[in-house]
Amino acid sequence: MSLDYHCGIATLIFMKYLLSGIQLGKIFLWQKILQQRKSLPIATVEKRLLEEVRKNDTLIIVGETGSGKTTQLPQFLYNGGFCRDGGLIGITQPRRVAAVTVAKRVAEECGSQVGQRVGYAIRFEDVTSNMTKIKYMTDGLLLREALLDPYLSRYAVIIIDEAHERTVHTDVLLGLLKRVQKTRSQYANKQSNVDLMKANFNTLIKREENGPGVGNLQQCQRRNSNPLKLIIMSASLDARGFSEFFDNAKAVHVQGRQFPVDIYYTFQPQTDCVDAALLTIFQIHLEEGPGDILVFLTGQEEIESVERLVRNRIRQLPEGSQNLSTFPIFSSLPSEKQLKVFAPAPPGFRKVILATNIAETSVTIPGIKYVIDPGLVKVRSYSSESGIDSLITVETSKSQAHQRSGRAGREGPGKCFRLYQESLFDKLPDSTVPEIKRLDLSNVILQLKALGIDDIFGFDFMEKPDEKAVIRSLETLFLLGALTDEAKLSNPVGQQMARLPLDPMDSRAILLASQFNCLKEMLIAVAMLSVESIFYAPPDKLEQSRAAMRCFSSPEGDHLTLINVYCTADEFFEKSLASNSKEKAEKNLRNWCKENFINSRSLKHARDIHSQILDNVTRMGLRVTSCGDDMLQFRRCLAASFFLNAALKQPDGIYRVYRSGQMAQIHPSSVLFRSKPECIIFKELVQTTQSYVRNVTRIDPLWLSELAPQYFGVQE
DNA sequence: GAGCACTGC
Repeated sequence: MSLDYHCGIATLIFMKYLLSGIQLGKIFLWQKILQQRKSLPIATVEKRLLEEVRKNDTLIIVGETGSGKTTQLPQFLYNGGFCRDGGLIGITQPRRVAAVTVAKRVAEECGSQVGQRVGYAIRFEDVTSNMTKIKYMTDGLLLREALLDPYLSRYAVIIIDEAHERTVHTDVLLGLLKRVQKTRSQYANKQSNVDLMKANFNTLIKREENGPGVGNLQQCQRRNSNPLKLIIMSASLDARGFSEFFDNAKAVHVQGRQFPVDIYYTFQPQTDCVDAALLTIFQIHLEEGPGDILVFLTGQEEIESVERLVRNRIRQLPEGSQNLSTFPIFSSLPSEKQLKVFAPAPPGFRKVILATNIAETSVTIPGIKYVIDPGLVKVRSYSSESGIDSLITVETSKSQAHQRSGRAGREGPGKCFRLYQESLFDKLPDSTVPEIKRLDLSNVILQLKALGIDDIFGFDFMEKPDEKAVIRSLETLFLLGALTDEAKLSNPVGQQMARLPLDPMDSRAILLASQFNCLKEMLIAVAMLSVESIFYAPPDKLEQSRAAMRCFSSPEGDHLTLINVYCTADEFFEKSLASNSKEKAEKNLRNWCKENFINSRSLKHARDIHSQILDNVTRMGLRVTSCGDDMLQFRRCLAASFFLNAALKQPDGIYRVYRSGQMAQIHPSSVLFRSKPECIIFKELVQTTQSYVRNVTRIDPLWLSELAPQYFGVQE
């Protein structure tokens, strides 16, 4: 019952946590921060970095974990006078939590409140003011900002952090910023020649006449005729791609501050990862010194089965060795259960954390000394031909393996056990395929069109998306009425759709709903469909959670079921609010969620989205009316908007999707799983063990040709 | 009979 490992040649060194959570006096804290700032690797190269930024309009910075680039560079630039002309320093992050925590940390280092000199902006939360000079934000939010201000004229410097993660937002931003930078430096060069500049603006204004942001051009002219400084920060060792994309931009390396992590590989290939992980957990527990274990697994199911197996095996251990406890963490786990992984283990106990790749970047768990990495990950990929989103288990990339092992060395030297052979590691791809290559691009293209970029194929992507995927997305947008015959953004439908922070079909449904007199219902449905997993079924309470779900379920389908959940929750909240403070009412709502097996984090998210979209549609001047009990209207509206996602039951009970001919089953989580109506519309088509349609509602097939003649009229 | 991870003026 033991696995043999040999120590790999690679020794990784990782970041030291400098600031512990201990409460300290303010003055003492200050000194400590100053000391830390000086001790960060990046501090020694401050002068050189500033010089490089002055000399180069675009700079690539490669910095490993712990280099301090994210927190320090913006401060260097601020102190170096890069905001002097009133411009902002913007730093994008792929994740909300990162934007918030880093901004708070930097504000503290600057000795000010967050929202003053240093602020952050994420969806639903803008903690900036007119004093703000350093602004942390999500990459998606900066992209949204570009819709209002196409030249991003408020920014003197834009830093794209974690660019190696290659989120779809980062990739679009890279192309966009390259363009913006060129345009802005043209203005800057011609600034001496006022006439030329005026002429230039006139043509530009003409070109953008129908697009957004006309008013901002004057702003750009007034304040920001100086060029845009662009800094791309990446943790991957390969800066070449970024450098080449930005016309051979200069790249500089900044060292990280790190603890060594020894890497071990197996001698034999492992066929059963769960089993190998299990053996390794106990091998570490029985033979290695103290320290918690982090195991990377592919999904909830695997986590729950490993958890069960570990618990069974603990009982077989001699009494003195049973001091091992397991903690699962994955994104759909309710927050209160997620939080448990952060609590220290009971005295004398060793924690085993069973995690998905949520623990790779999103969540940092203290106390980890051992990492077990089976080398597998579930990834989403989209087939433009079938319109299927599949979730498949694949081998990790080298950089992902690197990232995982790094989790063992944050507080001291650690060990990482890779459950595969070293020869296999060498064969892994260097990095993960960028999202832009494996997602449905309809939304991205809608955004680009709204930015006035009509030639999608000519757009300068760092990595070109698949041509077929672009064509299919253009077709989708056209059929939804967002694009004209010339593939230009239509007015008002396309313009309004682009303004909504939703999937194009959801946006279409919102716009149509005001005509079907069911906007109130559609706002709720779309908000609920925008969040993951409203229902939560703990493995030990499956029956109770099913019974709870039945209380809300509607025979018409999941959309109405979700509306029932939202309205019941909202009613409960309003009642509770009548006799309680807001905090107390929110707490009561969380308890209500728990009793009803609803994920309160997801519901909160849906409520936030609901109020944001409500705000949006109100400003667009749409009338928010309700269809009352006449849910027929609502379902007709769904048919009119989701007609591209309509499917018809075949004699064998399997559904055939009209658009692609793809066959699929109703997902077992749907309330229509058993009843199987003749004709349905669905929110998404996913391939896991089988092809499934998720979030399904029953419609009348005759509605399709009536309500979507542009698509069904010709075919039928 | 089943749900990697993020994100959105």
